[in-house]
Amino acid sequence: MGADGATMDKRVPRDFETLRATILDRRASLPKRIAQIAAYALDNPDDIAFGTAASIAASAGVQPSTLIRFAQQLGFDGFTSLQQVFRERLRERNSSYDERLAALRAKAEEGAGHRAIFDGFVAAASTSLSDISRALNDAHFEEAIALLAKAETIYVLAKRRSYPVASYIAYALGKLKIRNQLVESAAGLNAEMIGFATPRDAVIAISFSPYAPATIEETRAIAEQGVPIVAITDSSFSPLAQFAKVWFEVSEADFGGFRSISATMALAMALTVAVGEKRREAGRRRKG
Amino acid sequence: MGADGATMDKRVPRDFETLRATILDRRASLPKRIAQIAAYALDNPDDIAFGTAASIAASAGVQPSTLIRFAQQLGFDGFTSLQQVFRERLRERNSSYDERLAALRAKAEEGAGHRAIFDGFVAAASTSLSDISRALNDAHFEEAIALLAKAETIYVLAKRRSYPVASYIAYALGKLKIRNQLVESAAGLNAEMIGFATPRDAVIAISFSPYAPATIEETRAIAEQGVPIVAITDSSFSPLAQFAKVWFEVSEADFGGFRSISATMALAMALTVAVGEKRREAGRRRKG
DNA sequence: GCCAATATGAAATATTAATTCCAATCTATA
DNA sequence: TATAGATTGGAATTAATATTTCATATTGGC
Repeated sequence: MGADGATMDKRVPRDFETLRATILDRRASLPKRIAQIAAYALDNPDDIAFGTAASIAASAGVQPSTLIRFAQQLGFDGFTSLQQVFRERLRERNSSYDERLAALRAKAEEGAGHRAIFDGFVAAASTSLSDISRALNDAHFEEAIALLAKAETIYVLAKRRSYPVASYIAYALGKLKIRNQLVESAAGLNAEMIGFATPRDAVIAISFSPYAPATIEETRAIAEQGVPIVAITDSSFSPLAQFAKVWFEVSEADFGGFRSISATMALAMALTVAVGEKRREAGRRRKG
Repeated sequence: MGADGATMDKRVPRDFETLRATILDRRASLPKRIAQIAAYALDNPDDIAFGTAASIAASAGVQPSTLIRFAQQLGFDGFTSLQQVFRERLRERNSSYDERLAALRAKAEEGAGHRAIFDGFVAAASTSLSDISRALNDAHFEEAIALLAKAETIYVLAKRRSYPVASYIAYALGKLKIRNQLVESAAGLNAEMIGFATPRDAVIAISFSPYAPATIEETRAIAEQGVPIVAITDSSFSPLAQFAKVWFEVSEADFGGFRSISATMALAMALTVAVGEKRREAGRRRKG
């Protein structure tokens, strides 16, 4: 009868999230030791993935047989099959984001519902973040920070898709009490605004293909006044690159025709906070 | 003497990167089959981590004994210890983001340079994304999409830290040709702008603690006119929640006092594109 | 407080997987 | 081309690991 119970039960969880949900669901009704190993499993999924039944049981403070009973109670036929789920989780997490993205795109296209769209954007953001994490050049980063830290006023320049990043930078600089000017004017006074910039100031310019003409034009103008420029853009052929003292190439994954801006955001936040940091250091050095 | 070779050799690689370097270094001098398994190992590290000696050997097209010889040639005493390195790699890659974040914070604080700040923001963004991916409620998501898809005009309402998200939503809605109004006015005409909204419209309101008073006030006002509201906020106690037909709780990790906005961005983009999608579907249905 | 059902511990057993060994086959060199 | 040395394949052996079993303990219902 016990055996029947296992086979009659709704089918076993095939992926980690389902498994997790199942465990949390039954948590209250599990016997003490089984509950103990259940808690351990959710807290230390990596241990389950790699350990042996004996080692896991020891870490969790139960007998190996309990571990097997736990697996069976969930509908698996033994510890080994339970372990597969924990291993699969690591594989998937680790599987190239590109593959995942492709899968999600396919899913979204065949009309798998709106959740797929959401998953797609999350995946695109994750991909972009891991890309930039690999690609960021430390030397360039330091150079940009140094350049911005000694500026009297930091001008922030971006339109359209990049504008949210600019507005965030302006917000963060403001919170850090760093003088800055977001170049946007409902009254059409951008040119005049730029006219005030001097070589003692600095610019953060952000633009991605297709480059907003206004951003290019304003960057050119401000560069001609001798104001040093830090650019965030998407290729070395970008028109921004030619004007910039330092530039960053950020490649953002796209989904549904909309590119992520997570990597750009992360870079922008890091730049901003690092500049604040560097200024504090410089301040301490002058005083102390 | 062969045994001596193993013990006399420079100590065995303990981490994956060292191992990888060692393999690439010796690649040229390895015998054919050993080279074959070496290439396989670098190409399919996950398989090495999870497979058995027999299964890996089969996939790589060699004998299990060759696999063991490969391990021994690298200084390991057998396949098992080689495998540990491949497993460790997965564990580390996968180690809880929270732990990584804590480590990065400590690093940044002890002045480990600006790269640590950047890494911190990337980690914060990744954490937030994986959190929201787990936490998003499909039903709420669908509800919000339905609500926004049938709106005549979508009003977008957010200030300060959340403003970049609002400006991105407005940009994306514009590109999708969905009528929208970003509630911001240099001329201080927000109240009047809101006054035009009707129950046939809808609102996306975004605010996080400390909630910008203007956002709350405007949301209240527009709610009183019977306009349905979708809120993105950070807790069920948020003042936005009480006005909203649907609300999303998004928890963003912070670093250096600045919270990520990646999760909010991803949600916002998904909402926007899904609304566009839904409208297209509805359009087709009416026509077809 | 007793009984039946359930849960647990510990050791025995069965299974699976790693390792070793040896014969066969290559490879380089004289 | 003959030969020593290295390399490889495949089966035999050994080690490890999962699972089962059974005796004992615990729990919940009456």
